[in-house]
Amino acid sequence: MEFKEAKQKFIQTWGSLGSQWGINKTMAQIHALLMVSPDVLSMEDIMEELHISRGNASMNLRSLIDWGIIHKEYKLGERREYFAAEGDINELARKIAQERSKREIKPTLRVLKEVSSIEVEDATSAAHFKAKTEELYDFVSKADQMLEKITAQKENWITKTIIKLMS
Amino acid sequence: MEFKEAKQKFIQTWGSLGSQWGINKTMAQIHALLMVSPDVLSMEDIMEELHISRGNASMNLRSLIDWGIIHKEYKLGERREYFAAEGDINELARKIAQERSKREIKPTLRVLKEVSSIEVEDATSAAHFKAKTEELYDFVSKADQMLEKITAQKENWITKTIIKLMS
DNA sequence: CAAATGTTTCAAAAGTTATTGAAATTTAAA
DNA sequence: TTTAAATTTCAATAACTTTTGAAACATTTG
Repeated sequence: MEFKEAKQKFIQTWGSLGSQWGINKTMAQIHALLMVSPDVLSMEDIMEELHISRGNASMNLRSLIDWGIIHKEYKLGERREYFAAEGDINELARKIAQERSKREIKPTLRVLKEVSSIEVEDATSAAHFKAKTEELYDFVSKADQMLEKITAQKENWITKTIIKLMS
Repeated sequence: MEFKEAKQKFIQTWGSLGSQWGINKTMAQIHALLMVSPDVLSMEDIMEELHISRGNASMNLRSLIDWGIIHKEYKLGERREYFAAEGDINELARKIAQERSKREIKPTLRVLKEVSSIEVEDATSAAHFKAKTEELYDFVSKADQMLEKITAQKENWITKTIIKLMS
């Protein structure tokens, strides 16, 4: 395979992986492009490479910055803004994990706690509901704790985790 | 809060969590409903509780069975099919993790391997691309391995994992 | 300050995914 | 068999999400 073709394929794949994970396609593609670019890119560059509109580029660049996985850079004496991906992939994955925990898991836990605290008398279907949602709360909160523990280690958390799991 | 209200809230929340994770809303809602139902439910019951059409119920019940997280049950002397959620939540999470690995991570790894194996001569942007996608391959494959290790333990994998991580 | 360059916003259009409902198919009992 | 009950399929459509493009806004420079 040739470089240009490989790059195209990579950007497409990363984009569709993104949509499966609830991140929009363009956002994931911009990120992919920035990851494999040796230099910073301007909005213009990104629009051109991905054939997307200015508005689309602007909105998704902003989301990526909100997620903390790309940043702006300024060139001396130039007006235009440039963008670059955060370099370290470990760091990227940690940020995504933490972001999702905050946006999705934590709110779910709040609801689970709330609904599982209904008052019930005896072995009714309400009692069954209470038991099940309590179990779920317990599970989701443990899973979240696990994620926290794994991503708490800053350097090389994946490798460290694998080693611990082998013991 | 009252039982009925709590149940509604739980089903809605589980549904929206589902869509954020790439599982369709109805599918997640049916699953939520079955989890908290003390008895098995017929398709009719499900349609009624969730206000959805027969077609929608049928298709999503089938998907849930494909994912292996609910199953059919038959009542003696009755024609109608009934559905029930697999009981164990640990088991549920393991299945989902394994399913996603198979459907998303493995194919991504294949592409990463492919695109990172382009031939490059020197310090061009192609070389940078190769290096970055190799790094990504390495990372994703480790993450997948980690997931495998975690979910390989059958009983109580979450608790076991947390304990190991604390060492 | 005005002009030029760059960025953001947002209503409308395009594209995508989920849902319906009626017809076709399957299955079991009479 | 035939009939009736239950389930599945799928084209049409509804609902939702993304993308565009032009106008508004912001910032820098001469």
